[in-house]
Amino acid sequence: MCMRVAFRVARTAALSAPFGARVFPVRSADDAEAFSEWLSTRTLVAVDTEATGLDVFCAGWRLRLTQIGDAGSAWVFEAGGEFESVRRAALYSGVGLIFHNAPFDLHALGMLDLFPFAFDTAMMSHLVDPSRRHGLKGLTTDLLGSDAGEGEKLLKAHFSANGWTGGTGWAEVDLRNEDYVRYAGLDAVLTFRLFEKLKATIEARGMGHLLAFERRLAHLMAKLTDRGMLVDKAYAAQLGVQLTADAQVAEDKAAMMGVSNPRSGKQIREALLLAGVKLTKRTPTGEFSTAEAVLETVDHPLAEAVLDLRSAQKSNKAYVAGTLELLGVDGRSHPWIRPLGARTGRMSVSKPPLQQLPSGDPTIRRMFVADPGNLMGASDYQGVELRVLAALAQEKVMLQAFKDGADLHQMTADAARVSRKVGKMANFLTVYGGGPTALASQAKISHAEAKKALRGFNRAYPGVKRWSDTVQSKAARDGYMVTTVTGRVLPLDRDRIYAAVNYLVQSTARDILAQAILRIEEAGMFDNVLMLVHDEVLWQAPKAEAEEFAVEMGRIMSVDDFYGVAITTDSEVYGPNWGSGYE
DNA sequence: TCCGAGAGCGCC
DNA sequence: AAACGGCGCTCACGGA
Repeated sequence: MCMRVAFRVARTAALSAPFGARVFPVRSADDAEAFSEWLSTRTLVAVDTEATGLDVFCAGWRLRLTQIGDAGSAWVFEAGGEFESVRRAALYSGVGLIFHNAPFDLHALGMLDLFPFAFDTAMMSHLVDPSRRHGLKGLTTDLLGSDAGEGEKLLKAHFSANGWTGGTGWAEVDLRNEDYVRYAGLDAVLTFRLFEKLKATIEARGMGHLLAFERRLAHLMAKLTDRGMLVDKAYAAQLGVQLTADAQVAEDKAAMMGVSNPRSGKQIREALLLAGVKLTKRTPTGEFSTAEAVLETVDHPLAEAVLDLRSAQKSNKAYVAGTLELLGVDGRSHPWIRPLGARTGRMSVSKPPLQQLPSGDPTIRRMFVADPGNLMGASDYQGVELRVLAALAQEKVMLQAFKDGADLHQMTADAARVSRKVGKMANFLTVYGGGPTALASQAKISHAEAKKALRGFNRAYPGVKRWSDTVQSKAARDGYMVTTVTGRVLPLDRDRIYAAVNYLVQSTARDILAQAILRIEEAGMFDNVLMLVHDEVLWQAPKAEAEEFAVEMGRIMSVDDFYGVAITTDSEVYGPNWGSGYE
């Protein structure tokens, strides 16, 4: 009997959280035993983690809490605590695991091998409504009607009361602070509730196959993040010094012209107007624009200095410093990949933004090098979006042209009686939903000429406009949404129905690459993949096999017959670094 | 001091 | 008839 009493007393007091959630810290053997009892009756649990910050791969980053819960309660484990083995065994017990942003938590836990057991409510939210914001707080408010922001507000107040910011508080707050533990536990509970809601919608809509597909893809993308890319640190540091100097030169020039901060649009506008420069183009808020397209037409040394500064600054801060500051303790860059980053389903890459490195010169890309003994290379689709457009529209002339291996840009140019360059722009703009105004400004031709060119396009490929009109009117009838051939539902902004064509093309092209990635894995070639850039796979292979690998990669990615169009690839061995492909 | 919208710009 | 799509990052600026 005495033992029983001691048993009870050793339980840590539960915390009450908003929305009827109960939070149980696991700090004693009895807590752990109660947890295990609870777990033994579950087949599915929600899991969340708290850490010192978001940069999992950087020195000093630490996991702090792991929360495991269901619709009513959450159990909170302290990192480095006595019961880590209990937590670990629980996660590996075979139960289904629900995360909100699984890639972050599974990286934080160092348990990527649990991906096959993982569901992700952020991923599910994207499948249900890609245009929604997928943050836990916003989703909870939208779907569950409970404003989950309250707990975070309390915590942020606690942070600032202690002199911490939103950035530092997560590392500083006491592991046993009640608001912290309550907030942490609540997130797991809300994630569980979200899952139930989203799962029902996905099942009702018959989107289970897409969910299964995305779960496989997400696992592979997490492996890419984990693999990362080797960085030539010495080269990068030296490049940073050079770019800093370049920026300083431009800044000094601007200063001599009386502009103390050439990063300020306000100062640039005022100085140029004062110098008698006529500015006409305006931004949406009505101010004179100082964008590159404007400044390159301005005959004034200040314009040149500003553009030089912007260019050096961008490369230096966003790419070089951005890469070095986020470098992992292993000397590698570990970019975050969001497999469903865009509302069209396109992937996005951040920290660092490897899909946006300058392609006009190799200096930035040269920071990223192949592993010893390997060469880098890339395989990309040849004009995939135009091919997808032809396929979806079943445009006869385009279909035949692709079969014949004709030059589509030249064909458009011939039909519209413009240069190949303008013909190419017209092709792209059609994919983007652009009109004559856009073509005129981009091609630097008159509005009348642009109209004529687009009329030429429509004459040459009548099926495109026919399909576009059909898609748009159907989209309006269907409640402003379109469905891709892969079953993705894409909502449209009602004042931009014309974007339907682009959404369908972009989303379909994304799925063509995504499906290729799964084929690459099945072929046993995924371990060589380093990065994806929308229509391109960047890879590395041992020197002696690189050429052969390039051919095989191109073959696996190719699609022989996509609704009547071949989706062809171009494969190239770059060299020892990413930049060697851009020299 | 912090936060967020806006402008600008890099990519496909 | 006309309608340029999708991201991530940095900085300046203004309001809380």
